[in-house]
Amino acid sequence: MNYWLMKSEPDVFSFGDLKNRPKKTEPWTGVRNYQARNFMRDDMKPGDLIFFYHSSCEIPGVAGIASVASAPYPDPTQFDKKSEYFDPKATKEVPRWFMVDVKFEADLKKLVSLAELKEKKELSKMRLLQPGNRLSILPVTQEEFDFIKKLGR
DNA sequence: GCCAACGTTGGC
DNA sequence: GCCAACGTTGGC
Repeated sequence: MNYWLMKSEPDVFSFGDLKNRPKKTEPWTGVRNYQARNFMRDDMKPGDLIFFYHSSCEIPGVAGIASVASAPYPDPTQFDKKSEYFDPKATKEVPRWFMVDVKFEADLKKLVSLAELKEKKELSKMRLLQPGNRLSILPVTQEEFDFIKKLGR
């Protein structure tokens, strides 16, 4: 079992939006970064747990817990000329972008803010907190996951 | 709105 | 293959 952190701008799609989906599930379309794609395509397994992270907002931080709800499959938006995520170099025979479905798993009692994460010496090595990191999908260690989960209780 | 970090593109 | 230019991310 692997652990992940996935960023989303809450103005666009929040953890609450995920919870309110009819099946509490959302296809994670639109990732157009190779490293992030590789995490989804190569390393994610159904049942892996995810921190749903709110970015580019008033209080950035971990908003809740989700899980990987599908095997990886080609992101349909890459083939859709009308989509902002359309990729003219991708074909159905050789898709370029892969994704998974993400499902609501559990609420946290409170949002664990980025500021709070930065205060914790236990998390000093966390990838999210390394300078210059902009990846929208990041691996989280089991230790980091358990620690942050407790902060949200 | 600013800016640092860094990925991508394209000319050579 | 190099590297400058450019675009994007995301915290502040």
